[in-house]
Amino acid sequence: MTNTTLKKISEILGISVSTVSRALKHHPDISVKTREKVIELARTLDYEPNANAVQLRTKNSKLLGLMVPTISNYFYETFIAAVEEDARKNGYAVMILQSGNDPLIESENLKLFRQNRVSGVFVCLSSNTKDLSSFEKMFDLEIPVLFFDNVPQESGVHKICLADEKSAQLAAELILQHPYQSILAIFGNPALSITKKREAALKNAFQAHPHISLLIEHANSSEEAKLVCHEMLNKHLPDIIFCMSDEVLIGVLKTIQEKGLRYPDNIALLTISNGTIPRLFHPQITYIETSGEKLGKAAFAHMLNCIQTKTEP
Amino acid sequence: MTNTTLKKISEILGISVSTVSRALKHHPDISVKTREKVIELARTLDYEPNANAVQLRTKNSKLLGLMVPTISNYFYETFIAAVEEDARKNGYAVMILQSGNDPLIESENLKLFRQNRVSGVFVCLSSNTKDLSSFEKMFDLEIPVLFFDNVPQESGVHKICLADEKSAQLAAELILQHPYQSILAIFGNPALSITKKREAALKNAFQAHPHISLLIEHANSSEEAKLVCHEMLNKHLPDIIFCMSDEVLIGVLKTIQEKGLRYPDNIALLTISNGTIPRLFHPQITYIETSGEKLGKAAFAHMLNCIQTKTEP
DNA sequence: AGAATTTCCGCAAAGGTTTGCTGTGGAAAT
DNA sequence: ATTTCCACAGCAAACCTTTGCGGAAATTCT
Repeated sequence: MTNTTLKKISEILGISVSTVSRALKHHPDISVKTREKVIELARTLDYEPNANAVQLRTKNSKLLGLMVPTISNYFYETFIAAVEEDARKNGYAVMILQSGNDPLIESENLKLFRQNRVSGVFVCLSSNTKDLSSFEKMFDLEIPVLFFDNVPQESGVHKICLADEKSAQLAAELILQHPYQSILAIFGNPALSITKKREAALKNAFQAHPHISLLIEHANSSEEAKLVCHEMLNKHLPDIIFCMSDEVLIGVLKTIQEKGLRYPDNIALLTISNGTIPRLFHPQITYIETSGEKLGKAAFAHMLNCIQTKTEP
Repeated sequence: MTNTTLKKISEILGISVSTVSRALKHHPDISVKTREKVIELARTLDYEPNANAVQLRTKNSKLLGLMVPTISNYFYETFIAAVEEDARKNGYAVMILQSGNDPLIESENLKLFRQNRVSGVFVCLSSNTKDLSSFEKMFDLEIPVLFFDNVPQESGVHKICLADEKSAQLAAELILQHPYQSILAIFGNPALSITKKREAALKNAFQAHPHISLLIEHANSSEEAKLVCHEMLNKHLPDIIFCMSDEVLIGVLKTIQEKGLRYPDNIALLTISNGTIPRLFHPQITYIETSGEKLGKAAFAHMLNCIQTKTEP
């Protein structure tokens, strides 16, 4: 009914609160006999420390913050799942918030994080965020902020991202292994760091092959990708379409199906993805794997490092 | 740098901590003049209450717990997103944990919730959980527990679920509008409440139509669904396949595509879904909509109600 | 046996808020 | 000129833990 506290235990046992506290954490000052009595009673009473009191006193919480534009995203899901899992294993809990790509909400969410005294946050920037001013306070408070996926340009902040260049480069190499002559590449929102990197890497890879025609387009959503793709296909049928992400892929796929085209017979497809979506379709779609899971695990490990020491990559 | 507290404000203004506290919450005991001075300073110093201290004192936190088997699920995502959004609007934050369908982790997670003093939790039971013993402590502590999606049989607990019967019934009606004679219905894990309800409702709807052959199968995953579907199709080609969920649908789709069948020409498909997956495919798949979003909103509203008063449906 | 350690435990403060109660000064009522 | 009352603000306790310090008893060493 009412919670068991150190005080309650101490009263039952006729010893002081501090002794109980120390006994529970195997402090050497406490005799084995006392310690066992305490631990025994604590177990039967099902004592659970009041995290608020602990945090208030020690100033280090077992809470992490995580913010993404939206949870419902093929990539974030797995990232979140991985972070959450590792966090739990280390006694941490994760507070998840969504920015909805609104810088205002983003800033409010940071406030929520601060108020709940998280000891670190993972952030995938909203695509509309132009500056990091709302993050200043986090830095001031020395709360580690780890950016992922869509990261800021600035240096001096912790960021962890996929090998974006690498994956685009890999895609290019894969394409070059085939005799494709014309490529349509559709990227996402050009303001995102992830878009820039992938685009630059792809362009770069094809500079040594001027005989291959490379058409680059952008689309902010699946819908847009569908339209863009429609338009492009009306003009000219490329050998292969490269999609920067699942979002783009979905739009492209619809267009292809609507037009009655068949992949990989009429047209080839290549995407960068964690695999969930490509695997849904039957002639499975070739994809360069970017594992949200691995990234999540890496992110958590780095975060732990940041919390315990101070690092700067 | 260092956090601003009530004490700091009180020292600067030369007044007591309690006055500051009251001023900040517009307590009538405080004169307008003082109040404005305080609020002004609080703003410039960017005061943010220490949630831990507040919760420690008031025993009511602005934290909610939410546990699902896994976040990466087409349905949970939208549910979570909706709950999170409404929660944020009401000043609540959501702590999300995954049970991985492991009752042990489930119980540990509940402990984490308790330690963090959440003021309510949303739970989608793991499919392996056989009894609610680990939830007893929540009830003892009078922490509202709101089950959703996969809910326990027991009564006397708060549960909110989709109109499972209704949606299956709707599916049946839709099928009956067409001259389909043989139906293959594939359901999920038969231990889940959601499966039972949908299955019962579907069976029931077809009892009045004994001339229609209704074949029922179960599958625990997409892979299984794929295999089951393969097997069944080898024996006999039904007019329509009804899928209980996206999971099942995905498996079925693969089988259909592998066998070179085309829907809706060769075979009809019907699923219950929130629409995300069905919309991915080109001949869009017909689905009975179950909105994770609406459910999420409803769940949060009910939770708020539970927290403020005591209810029992 | 007396001194020097060691062992074990309690006191009290601190962390930031909230809140019941007390206390002050001044205005209004008698 | 008393008494009454109200508006305003401070005191102090409480929420639960952690931890530096000090002290009593028990142990070991001369």
